[in-house]
Parts: sequence; structure tokens; C-alpha cells
Amino acid sequence: MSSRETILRAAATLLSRNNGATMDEVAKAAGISRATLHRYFAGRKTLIKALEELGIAETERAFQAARLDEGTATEALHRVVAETESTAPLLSFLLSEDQLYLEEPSEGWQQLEDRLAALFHRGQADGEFRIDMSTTWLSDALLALIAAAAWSAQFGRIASKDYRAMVLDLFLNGARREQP
Amino acid sequence: MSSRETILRAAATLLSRNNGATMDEVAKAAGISRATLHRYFAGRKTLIKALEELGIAETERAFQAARLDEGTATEALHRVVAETESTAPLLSFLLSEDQLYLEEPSEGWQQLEDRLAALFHRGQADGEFRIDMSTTWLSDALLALIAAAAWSAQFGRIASKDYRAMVLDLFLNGARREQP
Amino acid sequence: MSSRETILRAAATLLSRNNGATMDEVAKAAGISRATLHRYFAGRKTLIKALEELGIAETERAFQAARLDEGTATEALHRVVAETESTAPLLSFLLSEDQLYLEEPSEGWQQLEDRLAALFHRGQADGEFRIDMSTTWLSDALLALIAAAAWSAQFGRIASKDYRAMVLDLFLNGARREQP
Amino acid sequence: MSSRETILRAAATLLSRNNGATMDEVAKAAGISRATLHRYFAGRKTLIKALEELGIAETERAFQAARLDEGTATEALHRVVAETESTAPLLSFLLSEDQLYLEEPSEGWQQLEDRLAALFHRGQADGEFRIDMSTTWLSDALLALIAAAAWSAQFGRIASKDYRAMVLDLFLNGARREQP
DNA sequence: TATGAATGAGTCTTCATTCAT
DNA sequence: AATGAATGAAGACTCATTCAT
Repeated sequence: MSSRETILRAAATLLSRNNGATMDEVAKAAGISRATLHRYFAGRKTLIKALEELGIAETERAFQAARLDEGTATEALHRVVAETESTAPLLSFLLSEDQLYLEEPSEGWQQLEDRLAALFHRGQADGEFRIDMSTTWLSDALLALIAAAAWSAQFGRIASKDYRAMVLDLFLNGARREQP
Repeated sequence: MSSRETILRAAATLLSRNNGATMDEVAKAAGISRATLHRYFAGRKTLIKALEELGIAETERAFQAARLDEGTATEALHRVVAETESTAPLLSFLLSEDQLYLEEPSEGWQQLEDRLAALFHRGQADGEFRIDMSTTWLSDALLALIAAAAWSAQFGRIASKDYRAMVLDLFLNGARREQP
Repeated sequence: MSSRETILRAAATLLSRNNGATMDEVAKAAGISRATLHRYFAGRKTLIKALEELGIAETERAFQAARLDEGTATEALHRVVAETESTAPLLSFLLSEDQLYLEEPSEGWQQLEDRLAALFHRGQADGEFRIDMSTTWLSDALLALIAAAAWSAQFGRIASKDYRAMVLDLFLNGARREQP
Repeated sequence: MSSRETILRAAATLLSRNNGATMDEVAKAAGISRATLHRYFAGRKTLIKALEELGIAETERAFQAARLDEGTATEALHRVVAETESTAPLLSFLLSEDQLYLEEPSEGWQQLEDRLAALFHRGQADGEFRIDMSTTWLSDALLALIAAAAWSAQFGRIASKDYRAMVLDLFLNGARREQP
């Protein structure tokens, strides 16, 4: 893994935990000096942007691995949640940074959103997902639950091993006890 | 309404929209000078703390108005979502600020969490809510959906009038189409 | 005693103790509001100036009471130290404020210095005081000892009742044991 | 000399002259930017504290060089005044800042006071110094004269070359002409 | 007259960022 | 390539001071 990659990962890890971390803290976490950090990423904005791109790339890879078009939409969604688990903390950070949505969302992210929306659309068409909610809201809500679960796991409020079930089961079936 | 209250509301509104707003911007939004803002809230930390207390108080009021113990747990939950709607943006901000949870959560917030957990517990006991999810996770998830919906409404991703339905219906029933 | 006088005394007492006291603290010490303090003394500079004038007036009165021209210079000096005792803390403050000397010393203070120097000059002419020190230095040194003793008494390093003896005896005879 | 040392000296020089100097002025006097000044000394308090430590260290060195225990106490005192001359302005500043005495005097300073008092004690035991004044007052008075002389020299009220004689001779013998 | 409320001005402090080695 | 040192820019904060009742 390249130096750049190593540094980026360290930054992602730290900032996911503490979204207000200073450039100095990031540098220290990466084991390099502030100046060197700046050599790799010219400025904080650039670093955040790089993290955004990393998040997008990882999510893209996750979507790829999840084979969104194979099997039922529900099955694909299971794979999506499983594959994005490792990226979830980073997504949580990017969300809190308003980096992903607000103003003009990056093309890459927009595309990912579209693919997710398309999955929901397919599920709606196939009678798997409810049709009284927009695919936009379904996407937002899923992401919110993913971020919440990542956060809850990070602080020990839920067990890491339950992560997938918590997200998926709540998202798909809700909190209500299913009637027989 | 006291000056302090007015200023606090203005700060809440602005910071909910832009969590990185400067003290100067907050002052301007409240129609006062920076110095006056400092007279009411000594320092940024103090202001955030006051906002936390406001958020807790409002949520407390909302819970009160929602009569958590009356009717079925599901009915009570409907009222909770309805009553917290106006406070949701502030809660969303406080969440992003790690002010509510992390480290030692304030006593007031802890108590609110407990009341919500108690509601879920009642619902579980009465066979309304699923029992394979901890009340902690149900609380976290609900809050995440509330914050997400407030955020989505703020940026026009969902219609404000749909707010309650989006939160409640997804949280209670999930995204899956109910089978006949 | 007029209000103005009362306030001024309170300010003198407080500032003698804590030369960095804020206008707010001064007002509080005088039992009035900041705004009222400003009505009596337009601005901090004005207040300090007034304190300087008070110090000068008091010292003038003390010199008057000491009858500088009567008896031997040594006797007169005894009276000077005795009479200035109550003003000493204020003088100590004004000294620390560089208000008395630096830049252009006020006419009033200059005149007091001159009178003191004249006393030393008389003593030198009469063979009472040493002639190998300028009257300027003798004045400065006396004032320094007065301020030091006032300060030492304030913080309990010397007994108040010893004040006069400490100043006078050291100033006149020095620390050396007189040889028989 | 280290950068820190250089900056500290510049600060000492400036603040001795103008005890109200701003951090910006201090930085300018040291030929660096405000930010750099803060890098070396985090905050004004820290700077003053460092100056106190410098003053103590220099005085310690002076006492060392003065060999307090050699020869008669009077001879040692001569050396003390000579050796502390260069530090006198700094001491004068620290005194005006209440940094040295008030509240809880720093351990280092307390120790220096004790050593000076011990010297006076030795002098008293040997019949050199008068015994009707406490060693505390003798110390305070000497320091006051040192500060006064430094101040007087700074503003040209006495000649720099006379500094030592003015302090020592007045302190030891007083202002009175010695009788034959 | 007295004062609570408001503020302008200026200082302190902390960042991200750049420079020189 | 890496970094310790330096800094500009910008925000936080604290005064003395004024305003309106």
C-alpha cells in the first residue's frame, strides 16, 4: 500500500471517530509531520475531498461485490449491507461533514445513490419493497441506519457481530412485531 | 420570550442548518453584536451546552405532550414522532456535535433515553414490538431516522408534510412490502 | 463626603491592592454600576488621573501638616513619613502605574518632588544628610521604601505599627549596625 | 543561545520598560510573528511565568556568583548588588506584576528570599547588621531599592555607573551624614 | 440620577498553511 | 522526501464605553 494510501486510511479512521480532529492530530495519527501531510494532501479541503473519493471508491467496490442486479432486490440488499460494513464509519463521517450531499453532490456519489435507488426501484417493481416511499427516502434512511449502526457499534452500544442484522432487519421489517 | 431565549432559538436555527457557523454569524442571525452574544453565553462551548439543554428540555416537553404511558406503545410512538418534529433539526445538530451521546451523556439526556427505552420495553411486553432488538438499538435507530428525516426535509429531499409518516412507517413496518 | 469622593476612595483602596482591577470590579467595590462609575469618571484614564490628583492632594496635605520648613530637616522628615502613612498604598499604586513619573510628570507631582528635594537640600546644607547622593535619588529612594513598607504591611510581612520606624530608620541610618 | 532564550530576553527587555506591552509588541520586539510567539509560549500567562523563572534563574546565578557565604556579610552584600545589576530591571517588572510575591510565591523565589535572609542573619550574628529589623524587611527593602535604582537608571534619573553605590551605600549606611 | 443592556475596538489564540533546511 | 520552524488569516474573547429606559 502506498504512503498516500496509508495516510488516508489513518485519517479516515481518526476522523470517523472524531470529526473535529485537527490537521496536527491527523498527521500524528498517521505517524508523520504536519508538513508531510500537506505534501500528500494540499490543505484540509483536499484531504476531505480525498476521503470522500475514498469513501465513494470503497462503496463502489462494495456495490460491485454485492452484485446489485443478481437475485432478488432483497437478496442484493443483504449483500450491500454486508459489503459496506467496513466502510460504514467513513460514510458516517462524510455524512456528518455534509460532504456527500449538500450543495453539489459529487458525480461519483450521485451515481452511487442512483444505483441504490435503482435497486429499490427494482424491488418496488417486483413487489418486494413498499411503493409508498420514494427511492430517495429509502436510500437516505438506509444510509442513516448504516451510519447509526456503525456509530453504535463503535461505542459499544450494539455488538459488532449484530451490525448487519440490526441494519437489515430493522430497515426491511421495521420494529413492529409481525403478526402471525 | 426572554432575550436569552430568543437568541438561543436563533442560534439553534442557524446551527441546525450550518453546524460550523461562526460566533459572529450566530450573533448576526440573532440580530445582536458578538459582544452581546458573549454576554449571554460565555464562549462557544457554553452556547453549545445551552443548546443541548434546550434540546433536552424541548424533547422532555415533547415526551410529556406525547403521554408515553397512555394507550398502546404504538400509539404513543406516533405521538412522540409528531411532538418531536419541531425539535428534530436541533437534535440532528446536537447529534452531529457529539454533544448528546459521547463521553458522559448528560443526565437529562440519559433520562430521556431511558424513557424512550421504557416505551419500547412496554411495547415489547405487550407484543407490539419485536423482542429480538435491544431497546437501546431501537432508540438509536429511531433517533437516527428522526435526524435523517429532519435533514432530508430541510434540503427538500422529502416533503415536510410527509415527515411523520416517513419516520414512523419506516421505523414500524420497514421497507418491505407487507405480504397479504 | 461627596459620592464622587466615596467612589474615588473605594477605587484607591481596590487598585492599591490589585493594580489590574477591571472597571467592573472597581464599580462593584464602590457599590455602584459600571455605568454610574462612568458617569463620575469618564473612562479609565480619567479615573486614574483622578486618583493621581487625589494622591497628590493627599501628599500635599501631608507635606503641609509635616511643616517641612520647621525644625531640623531630620525632624521634618520624621513628620513626612508619619503624615504620608495613610496615603502610602495609593502612592504605591500610582508608582506601579508609571502615572507619577514617566513621560511628563504632572505639575503637581513635580512640585511635591521639588519640595522634598528642597528638604533634602536643606538637610545637606545643615550637615544632616550625606552630600554624595543627589536629592533626586534620595527622593526616589524614600518613595521606594515608603511604597515597599506600605506593601509589606498590607501583606503582613511587617507589623503596621512598625511602618514608620522601618521606613525612617532604614532610610536615615541604613542596615549597618552603628559602630560605637 | 536558543530561539526560546532569545525571545524570552527580548520579552524581558520590552516588558521591563513597558509592563503593559501587548503580545503583538512583544513578538515584534523579538522579531517574530505573534503566532510564533505563541508557539514558544502558549498564552500571556505562560510567558510571564517563563519570565518569572528566568528572573529566578538569573538571580540564582547572581547569588551563586556572589558567594554569599564567603567573607563578611557586608562584602557578600556588595557582590550581591553587583551581580544582580543586570537582572534588576526584570525583577522590577516581576515585582510590579505581583508575580513574585503575592498569593503563593514560587518555590524558587521563596528559596532565594531565604538565602538573602540567611545572609542578613549571618550579618546580624556577626554584629555587622542591625538586629532591630527583621531579615524579611531587610530583604524587602533591599529589593525595593534595587528595583528603584534600576528604574531610576532606566529613565536617567541616576547615572548607570552609580547604580551599585546608590543602592549599597543608602541601604547600608542610610541618608544621614555619619557623625565624626 | 442610576442602571441594565448593548456594543466597538482591540487583544488573545488557534488553526491551516508555507518556508528553509 | 521529510520536517522543524515560521507565519497569515480568522475566529474567540474581553475590555472600556455608550445607549435607552
